[in-house]
Amino acid sequence: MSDDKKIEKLELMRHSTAHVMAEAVLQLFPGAKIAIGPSIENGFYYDFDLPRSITTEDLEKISDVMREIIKEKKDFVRTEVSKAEALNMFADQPYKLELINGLPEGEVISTYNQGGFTDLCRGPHVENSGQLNPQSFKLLSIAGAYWRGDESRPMLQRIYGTAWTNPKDLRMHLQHLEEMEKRDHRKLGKELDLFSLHEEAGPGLVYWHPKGARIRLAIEDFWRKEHYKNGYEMVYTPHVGKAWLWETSGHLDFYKEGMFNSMEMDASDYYAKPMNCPFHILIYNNTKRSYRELPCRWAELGTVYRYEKSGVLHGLMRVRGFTQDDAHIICTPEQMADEISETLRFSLFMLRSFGFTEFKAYLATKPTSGKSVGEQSKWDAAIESLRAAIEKEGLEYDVDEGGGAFYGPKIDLKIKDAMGRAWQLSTIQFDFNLPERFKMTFVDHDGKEKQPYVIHRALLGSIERFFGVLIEHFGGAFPVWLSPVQVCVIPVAAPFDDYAKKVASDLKEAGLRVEVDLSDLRMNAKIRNAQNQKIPYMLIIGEKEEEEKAVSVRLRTGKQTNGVPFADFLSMINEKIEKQELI
RNA sequence: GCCAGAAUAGCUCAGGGGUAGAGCAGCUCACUCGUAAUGAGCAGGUCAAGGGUUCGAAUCCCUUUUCUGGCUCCA
Repeated sequence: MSDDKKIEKLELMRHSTAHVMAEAVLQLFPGAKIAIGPSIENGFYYDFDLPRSITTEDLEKISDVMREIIKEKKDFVRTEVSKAEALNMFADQPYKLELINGLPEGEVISTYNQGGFTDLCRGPHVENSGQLNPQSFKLLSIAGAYWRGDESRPMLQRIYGTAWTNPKDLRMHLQHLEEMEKRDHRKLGKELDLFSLHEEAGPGLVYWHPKGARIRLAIEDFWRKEHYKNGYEMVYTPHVGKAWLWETSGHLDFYKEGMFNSMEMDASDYYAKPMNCPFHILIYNNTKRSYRELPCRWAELGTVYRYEKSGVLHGLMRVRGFTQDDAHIICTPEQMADEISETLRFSLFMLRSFGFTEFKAYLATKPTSGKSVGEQSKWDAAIESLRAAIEKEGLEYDVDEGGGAFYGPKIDLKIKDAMGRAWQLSTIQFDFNLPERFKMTFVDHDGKEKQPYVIHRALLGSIERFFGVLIEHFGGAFPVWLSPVQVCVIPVAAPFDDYAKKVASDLKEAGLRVEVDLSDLRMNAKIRNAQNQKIPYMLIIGEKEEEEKAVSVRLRTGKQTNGVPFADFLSMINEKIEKQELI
């Protein structure tokens, strides 16, 4: 069977399992109202309106009933009905009635019956519940979900499940979930002492511990070096600005709910910045600009503050204060296409440097409804340049028609991490709003003042989120160029402490991040600790090493090489760091 | 924000109306050890915060805070 066929079959099974679950829930909760139940990645869910909250014990009971239903080997029978018949059939199911009434005129309405349960459903389904395996699904979690995703509508109870063709695949999936739990950046952040959050000091605000800070500095140093290489300049701007700035930029009109409340000083309102753009524009507007100066590429690791709803905060991935690896490119219309193409190339280079190899681009075009700013011709040119850049890089991409912001089209880049999960990191975005609002100009060849293009871009996105993604991608075992501790020197016993200290200080002198374990633990325990800290190199130091001026190298993989001359080790590790090897 | 669950030592967790528990980490002492945990001892707590019920609350109830899983996948 081809991969596509397999996936199709899985989707049928998952969707059908959702129907079986709905039947089971209706058996256990007569009078339950059912909403929708699609197949999703790795499984399915179904939304219910129930008289009481479901508990994890209920999931067991529901699963038992589901297994009974599957064993009865009932046919899934498709029936096409008229709208009137459908309304009649689902008279006591208000959510279904809403769906039926929402269907376009002339649409074929179909139902699927599996014996004790009939659902409004487009299908298709498996032919018989006997094609489902009672041992290869599992109900995973209960969650609240708004009817039709609309927070003004009732909150339903959603049951998530996973389903596979056979028990082995289910087991593998459950193992995969366990592995993801182990790699959770919140867990590893604690275990490796990288960062913390403090509810008493404010949720969603990140504290970088010394080891986390070392990684951040390694990232930032690399980032700055590459930006200078690629023709960027660094700027620094304030963290707060007066209301005038945010009124001019439009943030107070369009983004106020996303901002921290104002603070009053000398009868003026100041706001913490939710974005860096207006500040960069003030720098631009500081003097009259010539076409000869463009493009301006100004980058800043700019820390911004945004009010995120309390329920959406999540470790480092969604926070209220974060540092964008931001830049604004201000250029002439003639330069625009090259700038976009170059920015996309640079973005891919940066992400590949951290070991990401799979990318997908999303091109978001002009909103079809509602307001948008900027002339149509500018939108067209901008979208074309974005598309051309994606195609030049040979990236797979989807077009999100109408998905752009009101102020301009954009490319979002999603990467896949080592666990196969997608994360949106980079974004390259046109802004037709700010040049207008801040009356940005440059003097062109012909002596006339013209409006420049402003391109907003972040490659890593936010340093906090990027760090979270990196932690999970590497499972905490960072490549040596990023490791907070690159080498741990371990004397086998106290008499060799002095030589161990010498080795450590020589490595430190050479610019490496080194620790030496002089505790009175046994060597085995020291190795175990270093191993748990996922330190890439352990140097074991004893009598032989001291005599030979050598080190014994143990990798965190367990591999070891004894009697390596110190100088050889130093040049080997330096080379790996220099090349940013992703071991 | 909304729905559901959770909060006990620095960490991981047990307990559950009647004197607060373990392992690890920490500290002290002994051991001086060759590739994933040496041993003994000591210390560590307003059981998230506030209120209520009770002779008595960490335990039951209410409120608040924070965290977790969701609220994107469209019959």
